[in-house]
Amino acid sequence: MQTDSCSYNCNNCPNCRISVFSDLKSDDMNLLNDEKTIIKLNKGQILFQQDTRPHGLYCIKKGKVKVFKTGSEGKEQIVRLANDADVVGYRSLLANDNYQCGATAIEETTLCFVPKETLNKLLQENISLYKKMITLLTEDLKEAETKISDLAQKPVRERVAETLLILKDKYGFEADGQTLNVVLSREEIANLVGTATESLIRILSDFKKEGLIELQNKKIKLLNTSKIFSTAHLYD
Amino acid sequence: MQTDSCSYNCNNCPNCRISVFSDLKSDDMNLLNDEKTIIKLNKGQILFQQDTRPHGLYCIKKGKVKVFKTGSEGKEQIVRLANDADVVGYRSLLANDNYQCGATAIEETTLCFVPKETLNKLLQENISLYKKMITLLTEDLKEAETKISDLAQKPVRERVAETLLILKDKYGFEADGQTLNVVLSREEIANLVGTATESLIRILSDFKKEGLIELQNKKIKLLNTSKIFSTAHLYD
DNA sequence: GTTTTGACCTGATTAAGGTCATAGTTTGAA
DNA sequence: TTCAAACTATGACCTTAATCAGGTCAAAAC
Repeated sequence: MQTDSCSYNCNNCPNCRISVFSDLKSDDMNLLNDEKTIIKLNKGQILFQQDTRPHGLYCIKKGKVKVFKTGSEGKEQIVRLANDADVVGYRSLLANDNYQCGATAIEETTLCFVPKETLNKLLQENISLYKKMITLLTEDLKEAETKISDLAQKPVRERVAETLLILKDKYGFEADGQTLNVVLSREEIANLVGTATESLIRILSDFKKEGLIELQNKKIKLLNTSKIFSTAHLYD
Repeated sequence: MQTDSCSYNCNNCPNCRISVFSDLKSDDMNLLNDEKTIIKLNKGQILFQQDTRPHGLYCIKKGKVKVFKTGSEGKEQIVRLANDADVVGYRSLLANDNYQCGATAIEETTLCFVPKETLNKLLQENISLYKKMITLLTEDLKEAETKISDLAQKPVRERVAETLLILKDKYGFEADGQTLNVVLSREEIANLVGTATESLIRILSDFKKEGLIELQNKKIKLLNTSKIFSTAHLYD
């Protein structure tokens, strides 16, 4: 984990305009800028590990991160994905808990580490920051509850379709307007869906036969989004 | 839904000493007391329905409530249970969303309705109330993420054992120190576990044969908590 | 007091999806 | 450029748990 003190200025960071820190006034922005640290992760590098103690939160400048719980048999369940301008590791920090999940970069990622003390200083002065945190939490909780009900009620095929749409919403398409702009292994997608890798592969190849998607190594092209949508049975 | 303006005073309410409103100063407590409404629900009565608009939050004075999502085929997935002093319906309110879940009393329940406007007034003056809300949200999110990983990775049998322990933690025992102090139908327990009613019944009767529990109509007695715990594989 | 209703339980069957084994591909490091 | 390691894919098999059907029981309604 390379750390590199302050080669970037938060005041110029486009993410800070939209992230949880968007409403900070100039003084506070400078504080944030002074006390943050820049971290660079290569693909596969660990950001933080489950059951360890948080010392701050991470704001993604550029890159992609998976947040996952490791279960009994060492199998990972991905509970969230993060993209540019997303904040990770804040739940455990706010709760004063150990991390319930681990986090790993799924591609080369640059992020800012904001120490706990800095965040607390900022929170003291900014009720708007509390509101932003609450917004993050309510969004995550909503998604989590949807996921619970899907896992309990939907068959794997529907969950795979839904996952493809979630990936689309989270990371968007490449320039061609069809290829998902994220690279995950089959195992990782399976861990997101909550199924066995083989089952996921089978269903992806079904989708391919049915003309819903096209596969080129790890790249997935969505050919018929509306049909994928109806396969996911999102509004029954 | 009977409403009954102000037969109770928040200042004397033992729950307000431990609930999310515990840190309010006297003025604010009076405001809360003046603007709240008392609601009484019989077993099975609806507190709020999925996809409707929230107008406030509910603080349980005495009783038990289930919070659930209704899926495709009308099957309920219970996502949370609430007990005395718990607050329900606050996520959607804070997020300015429609309710993602419905809520229904599982026994006779008395609760206070706190209108949105009152809550907003209180929030403006009390940063500690923001902190309390954040605490609630982080707790719920933690539980939700655990549930996601359990649903994806654990077999039904383990989840049933775990659910019995969750019920114990949430509602405790009756005077005998063994009987779960909550009455749920088999279907409701199944909706909590995320399985079919028949599967739940079979596993309960397995547990009975194995001497883990005793069943007397809807009452469930935990005979061997530590063996139930190991059956749940909580720390593998 | 009988009927009805609804919840609980059990057995048989089946479908979904997990596991195992193996072969083919891709990838990246030497 | 090559080769090993890691990932992807597919077939065969097996386990789990869902579904279906039928039966018991107790309480409520008539």
